[in-house]
This record gives sequence, C-alpha cells and structure tokens, in this order.
Amino acid sequence: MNFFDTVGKMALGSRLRLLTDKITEDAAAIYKLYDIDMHPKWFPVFYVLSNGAAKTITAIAKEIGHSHPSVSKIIGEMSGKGLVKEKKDKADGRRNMVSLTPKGKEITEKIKDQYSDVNNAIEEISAGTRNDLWKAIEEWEFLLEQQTLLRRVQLQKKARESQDVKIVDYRPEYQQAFKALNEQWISTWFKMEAADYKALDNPQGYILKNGGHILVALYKEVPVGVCALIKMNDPDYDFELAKMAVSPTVQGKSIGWMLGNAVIEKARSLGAAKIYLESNTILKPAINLYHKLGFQKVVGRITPYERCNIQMELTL
Amino acid sequence: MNFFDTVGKMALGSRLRLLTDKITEDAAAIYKLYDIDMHPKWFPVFYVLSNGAAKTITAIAKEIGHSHPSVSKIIGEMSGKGLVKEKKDKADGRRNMVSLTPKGKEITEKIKDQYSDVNNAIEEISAGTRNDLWKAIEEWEFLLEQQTLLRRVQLQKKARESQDVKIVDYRPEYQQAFKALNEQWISTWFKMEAADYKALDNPQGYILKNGGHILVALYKEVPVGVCALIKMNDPDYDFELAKMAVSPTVQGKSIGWMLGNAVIEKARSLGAAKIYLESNTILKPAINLYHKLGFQKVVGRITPYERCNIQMELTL
DNA sequence: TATATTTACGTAACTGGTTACATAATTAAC
DNA sequence: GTTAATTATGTAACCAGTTACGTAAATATA
Repeated sequence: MNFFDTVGKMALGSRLRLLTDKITEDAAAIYKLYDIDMHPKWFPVFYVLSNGAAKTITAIAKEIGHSHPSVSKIIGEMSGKGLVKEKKDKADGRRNMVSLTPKGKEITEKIKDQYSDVNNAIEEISAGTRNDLWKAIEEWEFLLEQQTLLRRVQLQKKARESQDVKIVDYRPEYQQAFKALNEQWISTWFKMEAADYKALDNPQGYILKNGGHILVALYKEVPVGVCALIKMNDPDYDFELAKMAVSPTVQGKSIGWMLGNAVIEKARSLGAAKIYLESNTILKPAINLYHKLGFQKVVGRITPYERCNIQMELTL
Repeated sequence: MNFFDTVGKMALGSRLRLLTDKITEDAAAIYKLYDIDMHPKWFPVFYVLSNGAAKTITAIAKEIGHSHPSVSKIIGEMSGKGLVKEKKDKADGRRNMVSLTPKGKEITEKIKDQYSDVNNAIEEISAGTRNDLWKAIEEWEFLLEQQTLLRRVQLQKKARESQDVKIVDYRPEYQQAFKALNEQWISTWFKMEAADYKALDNPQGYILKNGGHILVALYKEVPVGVCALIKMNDPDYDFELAKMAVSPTVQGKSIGWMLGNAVIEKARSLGAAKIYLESNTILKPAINLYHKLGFQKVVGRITPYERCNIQMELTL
C-alpha cells in the first residue's frame, strides 16, 4: 500500500516535492548527454535571454517566477562560465543589463535537439497517462491565484464549525451562562453597573416578561454566546439589541455574526420596524459586527449606561 | 503570455517546483490556524507514527520516501518539542525506536479537524479542475518507475539521430572515407599491414570486382561508417564481414548496429548461408556488437592477419 | 573464531531555492 | 531644491531537502 494512498490529500505538497525531485534528478545527466555545459537551474534564465535582447535581473526574475536574488546568483554563475555578459545601463545606474555572449548563443543552437528530445519524451509520458499533469498544474495555478489554499481551508473550517453552532431560544437553564458571558466582557472593559445586575440576574423578569427575547448560541451543545432583544417603550424603536456576549474561547467561528443575524430575524418575524443599540467605540470588533449587520450610527438619545458613547439603529 | 506556455515541457520541473512551493507556503499558517505546534514537514513522520507503534528511523524514511538523515533531523526536532520519544532497541543496539509521546498523541486528536478541512479544501479545488492533479501525479510516479526520464530522453535522441543515418551502397567517392575510417582504428590498436593497404587503396579491385560489397553509413550525408562483405572462396562460408569501421565522433548513435544489420541483410538478399569474420578480443565493443548481431565464436581457420585472435560466424 | 560485509544512524557539507536587509540610484512630492 | 518614496541589486542567513562519510552493531563467511 502506497504511503500517499493512506495519508490522503494533506500530503499533497510532500508528494509533489518528491515527483519534482524525481523529474529534476535526471536533468543534469541529460545536459551531459548532449555535451552542454549548463546547470539545469540555469535553463529558465538562459531561455528568456535566448532571443538575444539584454534584460535586467528583476525583469528576468519576474518573467520566470523566481526571486531576484535567485536570478542574481544564477547570472553570477553563468557569467563565470562566460555564457552571459553584464553591463551597467548608461541611462540608469542601478540596472544590470544581462545578455548572452557569443558562447552563450552557441548553446542556443546546440540545445535545440535536446529541447525537442525532452519535449518528445515528456509528451510520450503524457500520452501514456489518462490525466494530463501539465494541464492539471495550469488549472491549479489558476485556482490558487483566485484564492489561496489557506483561505480555502479557513472557509472549510468555518463551514464545519458553523455546523456545530446552533442558535436556540432562551431557557431558564441558560441564566447562568447569560450572566457569566456578559459579566466577563463587561468587567474586562468597564465596571458592572446596577442596571447590569438587574437584567443579568433576572432576565425572566426584566426582559422576557416585558415582551423581550433572548437567543443563545450553543457550540457543541454548550452555551457560548447570548444576545437579548429588549422591548422598548418608544415610538421610534421596537427593540433594543443588548447584552450581546460571545465567549473569547470560540473566536473566529462567526458566532457573533450568526447570533446577530438570528436576533434581527427574530425581530423581523415579530413585525418590528427598527432596532436600536448602545455600545462603546473602544469595542472595535463589536462596532464592526454591528456595522456588518447593517446598523447605522445615530445621535441624541439619553441612556442609563455610563459606558455608552455610540448609538446605532437598524431599519428592517 | 505565460512563461511556461512559451518555454514548453522542458521546464516541467521548474513549474512543478513553483506549484509545490505555493502549496507548501500556506501549510505553516494552516497549522497555526488550528493552534497546532507542528512544522508541516513533520507531518509525514508524524502520520506514520500516529498508529502508536514504535518505528526505526530507516523504516520511517522508507515509508515516507525520504532519506534517513532527513528523518533523523525531523525526529530530533520533534523530540525537542516533546512530541516523540527515542529509545535504543534492547535487542539491536543500532536501532533507535521512535514513538509518539502522550503529548504527540494529543495532537493526533487535535489534528483530525484540520485533516478533514484540508482534504475538503483540496477536493474542492480538484472538483473545479478538468484534469485531476492527484491522479496525474500517481500516473507519472508509475511511469517514471518503469523507465526514468533520462532513459526516455536517451531513446528519443537515438530515434532522432538514427533518422539522420542512412546506409548506402559504396560509390567511388567514398574510397577516401573507406580508407581513412579503417586506417584510424587499425592504427590506434595495431599496425597497418600490407593486406590492409591493398584492400583500402583499391576496394574496387580487391573487394567489389570479386563479387563483394561495401556499405557506407552516412550521418547527415557525411560518411562516418563503412563495412565490407568480401566474397570468400570457401565451401563453408559465402562472405567475410571485414573492414568495419565507425568514426568515434558519432559514438552512441547505434551506427555500428545499423551497419551490421544492413550488411547481414545484404548477404541474406544475395542468398548467402553463412558469414565469417575475424577480430581481436581487445576490441571489446566490437566483439560485443558481433555477438549482438548473432555471430558465434569458431576456431581453427588460418588467417593472413597477425592481429586476429578470434574468429566468428553467423548462420543466416 | 577471526574477518569481511551489511545495516542503522548521526554529522557535515552541499543544493537550489527563499526572505531579510543594506545600499545606491532614480523618481515623486512638497 | 530638499526630502521622501520607490526601484534595482547584491549579500547574508535560512530552509528543507540531499549526498557523502564515519562509526558502531549485527550478521555472514571462510
């Protein structure tokens, strides 16, 4: 049983490297076969110079997809062998104009046969496969350019984790979590106020009974986030979004986003037209989230909380 | 225009390396994303140890396709992080038995999610391509195992070059070459004898007129090999294969082989039943060639040439 | 039983690339 | 016309692998 069959795609990089090594391995011997005094790694540089034009180090690097120090080293080696000549650009003293010497040009002739033989050998291998490696690489290059592997893995992670997240209605057994989660973030940034204790100790009496709602985010059945919709006695607003708290242990799982959306959805289903909230600008991620949820800044309302220095609303 | 589109398959190795780098690049960040303290390069080693069994350095190396120093280094690093423990084998003092520590085993649990997310991300990319990279690599591995790239290129070279080789009948303008090619090899190994000069200076009179034939190998229209079929006045043999010479400048192009086959074919077409030849055992490549052409050693004939110490025949 | 060969493994040096950093020249901006 | 930013390049250090080599232990052989 092949190692890579059991280990799976996680080792794709490793497997690719081994194949690369295997293909590269023979390269030096192939040049020798054609009696050409050139290192395989010089080839891309050699190739882009072979039309005769002089080019700068960085231009070559960009063209062949290497870093410039790599090209710089290769040019140094080729220069030592007399295959290329370097010349400072008169017009721009930084530029090192590189071009093939007559000796280098000789090789362009010599290499033609090798070039066609290698091409044919590879085409022959390709003809013997059902999946085209060359085209597959091309497609991967394209897709990875669109979105890196890291980003794709991040999205997979998020998708998987969001399956473990459920948003449920408040039940008495969540009171502990409701209080603890809020207490945690409030006391790291501010001081608990009297109004906090009232609502957190008795959500039943202060929120639910008055026509408010609380939603709880469960991660693997454990409450990790909470958010309340408090019924407002105000002609302008139906509900206040408040007491939103997400445990820092589950960061990066978009739980705040899911919770926020669920709360807004709940308000909408209750026929609400406008939601209001109060926060503080030092809570940047929170303000960001509210913004992403569609809330806009408003001014001029009075508030019982000392820590409030920004007010926002959302029109449904 | 993409560099690789213009440069062709010759840069396959280079292109593969770039893709490998791109895929590997994100690997470290991915481990970080899952809060796993492990270098991507450790993964293959980690994986083969994850079933719990202790293994030797070389066994691991063989399994994952690395060299043993590579595994040795990786184990050293993992050991430093407390992920594996090393223990000398009691029964065999050379063996260094390596296994996961409890801390290492913890990671096997933690890594499961990452493993499945990466697999999914890669599967997702694959689903977006028309050519399956994973399978293509597999096929290439298989085909390169059958025959290395070097060998395949060699065969292409030979095939191409043999197209430049033509075997033609002797014409007077080849007399110079006939003499020069033979003189060259004879005088490097032996001394030219009287019988040599007679035949080489006047092939018309000494070979062709008596019912013999001479074939000439042209490489790019230049005579580079010759071989004579000399009519024998003998009840046992029809022809003697003699004066075979190939220029050392065209070695490795199977010209001797092509010439030999052409001469045998010529004899056959003339209704011959047996061909005879004389040579010397210090000419190893020549003896080898005769052998490959089907000649067998015989003994007991007399010969005018001092340098002859082996005699061979071929029954058609 | 002494000796030669094979095996396991570590260390050192090399390879073909990279990133990080320094410097000099050019160009842009106030 | 200074000053700041950008560009071109080289050098140094690193990285993940390799090969080459040396040593010790085990095994085969005469």
